[in-house]
Amino acid sequence: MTRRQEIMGTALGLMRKKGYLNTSMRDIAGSVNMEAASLYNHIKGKEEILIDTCFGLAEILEIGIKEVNDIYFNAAEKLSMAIHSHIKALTQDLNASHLFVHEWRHLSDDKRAQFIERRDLYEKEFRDIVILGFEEGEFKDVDPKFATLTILASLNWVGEWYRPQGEMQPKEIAEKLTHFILSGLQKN
Amino acid sequence: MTRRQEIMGTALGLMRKKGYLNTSMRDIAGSVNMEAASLYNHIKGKEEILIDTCFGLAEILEIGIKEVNDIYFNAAEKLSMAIHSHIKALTQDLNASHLFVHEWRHLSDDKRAQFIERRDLYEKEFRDIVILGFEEGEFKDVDPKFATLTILASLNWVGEWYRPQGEMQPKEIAEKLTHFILSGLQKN
DNA sequence: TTGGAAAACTAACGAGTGTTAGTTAGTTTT
DNA sequence: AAAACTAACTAACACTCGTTAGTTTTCCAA
Repeated sequence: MTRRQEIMGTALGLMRKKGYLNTSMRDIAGSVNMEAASLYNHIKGKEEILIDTCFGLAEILEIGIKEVNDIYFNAAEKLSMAIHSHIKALTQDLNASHLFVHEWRHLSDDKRAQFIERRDLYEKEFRDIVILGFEEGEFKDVDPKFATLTILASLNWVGEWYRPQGEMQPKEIAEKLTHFILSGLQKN
Repeated sequence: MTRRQEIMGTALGLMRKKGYLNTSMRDIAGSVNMEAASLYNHIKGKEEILIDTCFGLAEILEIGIKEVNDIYFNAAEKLSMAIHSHIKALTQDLNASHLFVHEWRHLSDDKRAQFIERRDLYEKEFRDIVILGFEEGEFKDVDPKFATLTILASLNWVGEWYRPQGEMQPKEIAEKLTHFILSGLQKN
């Protein structure tokens, strides 16, 4: 592990615990036993941590949804696999996920605009699956935008309560979420 | 409207837009045309804004769920009304909701502990409805904790996309959420 | 008209912020 | 052996932060 990776990893841990704004360069430096100024031999600045993390995870999610669209053809299957891909990416690194879900707001204006654009595109991929399901006659005639936002809210919230040492593992979480989203709480 | 309410309202707006930590007392003061020090004639300090908002909304939600439990007896009805009550409270003041959902982390240690305790109690009220539904034979045999977290995630996320001037109003949102949560996306 | 509270002001404190400059010891490359 | 590179350091800059003390202005009830 390079020194840079060590810094990044430590920083992400601190930022998840205390928040991005509340984590100072001196905090990070202290956690890797160096002075704040020395961090600049490895990273350009504080925002680079946020940028690399947010856009890194964005790319992983984009690759995931593209794969799903390439391989599967019916909406229920696509949705299921998209959920699995999303949950896998988010639970892989909870610290990174926290920045991705909550702290992207603190990106500088232009980076934030880029991030929102990519997030909206990703959202659209999900929405298209919901629409496809309706066109197939498999899904109900719901408002696709509303349904997509509701689904993604459930997915993104997993990062708030998932614990790697807990009893529920990512695959099981994704399965339960898929089932819940497809068929709901009530018996027929 | 008292000066205090004006300050509170302005502060909440800024904090939603820029984040709690990123909103300074000087920002708030500037927005109500006074000096930062003058704010202290009306509020004890910055954290009071966060405390009053988080605990204020917590109380509204608690009253709501208690009312629902007093009036309704079957789980599907209880859940529906709890969702309506929750959405009504959250969409009433989006600025306050933002602090309640996202910024409570920045409460001081003891206040944060109190907040988490009340949030967990509220969560339990929802969970009990899910459990009741299973006992009635109306709901599926889902993991109640998982289901509750997923439901609340969907509800809390509404604050992120709801716009008062938009086409969907709180009551309609609550109805659609209820339907979605109860019966899911897929046709039978 | 006046006394006094309420609400504004100025000035400052002490701490913390991200970042840059300049330097140095140790290692690697030429 | 000389030069270049890496990664650490100390010191400092130029702010911003929440908050307090002390003072002045505003405004309303008596």
